[in-house]
Amino acid sequence: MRYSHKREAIQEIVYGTNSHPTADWIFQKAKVKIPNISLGTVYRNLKQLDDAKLINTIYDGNIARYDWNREPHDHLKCKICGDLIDVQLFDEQIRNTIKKQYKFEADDVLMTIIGTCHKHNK
Amino acid sequence: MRYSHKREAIQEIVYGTNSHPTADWIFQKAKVKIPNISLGTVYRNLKQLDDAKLINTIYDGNIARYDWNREPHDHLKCKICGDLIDVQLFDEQIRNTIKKQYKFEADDVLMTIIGTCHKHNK
DNA sequence: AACAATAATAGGAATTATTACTATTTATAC
DNA sequence: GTATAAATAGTAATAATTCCTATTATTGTT
Repeated sequence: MRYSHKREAIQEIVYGTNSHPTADWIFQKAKVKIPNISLGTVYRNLKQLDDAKLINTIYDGNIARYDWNREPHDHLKCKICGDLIDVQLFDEQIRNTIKKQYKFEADDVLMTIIGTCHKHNK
Repeated sequence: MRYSHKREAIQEIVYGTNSHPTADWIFQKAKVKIPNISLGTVYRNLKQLDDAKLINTIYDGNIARYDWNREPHDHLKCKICGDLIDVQLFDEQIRNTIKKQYKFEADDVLMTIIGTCHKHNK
């Protein structure tokens, strides 16, 4: 993968937020720095960064979001404010269980828990 | 929700498979029985069935699939054959943990584990 | 520093999944 | 049977994403 100014900028944008941004949000941010960047470039580079394991792609319903956090982790999604919160759950235990019980070799545990976050406790 | 012949047929199709079908797959099946059915009708009725808790909607990457199994359960997705296998994991334990650790009230645990299923063991 | 090879890009067209719109049809309560 | 409103077909519209092609930029080699 050859160096590119735009890929570097895209990576910096993803690394600079905890908001699990969408491709379009990243595109809007990128345009501020690089006015002539195109959405296709954003998608292509996000894919390359994902392939190179420099970022992670997660699916929120049916839209892709991007995450600098490459440690195995899960997400809590608040149905009220929409926030996506990083958490560490029992991925290792889950892997072991499904290996024993289902003879299934896990690469990746994708877990999102929908509910109500602490901000909305009554 | 008023009775409809087409909704009944759509529900029967979803109930008649373990393959977690897509809207388009359901549409193709439905056309055999009801040649003039339209894709919009399939989507509208799947949404109504989901709202009425008669089926579940799950997201596989960025496409929706439909599942007659309304018990809380998780999925193993085989990266080789694409199969989606129903499993019961630790949803209850997960709920309790995130409630204590993160004060997050969980409605729904969405878990998909990507990997290699038993059919491809060497 | 110029050159060649080819990866990366802009801009727009194409694709895919899904939702919205509207005139017509159908279920059902009276 | 008739009225009312939900359901539908057929199609247009939308949203997210991928694809295409002529041009531009990076980088290894003179």
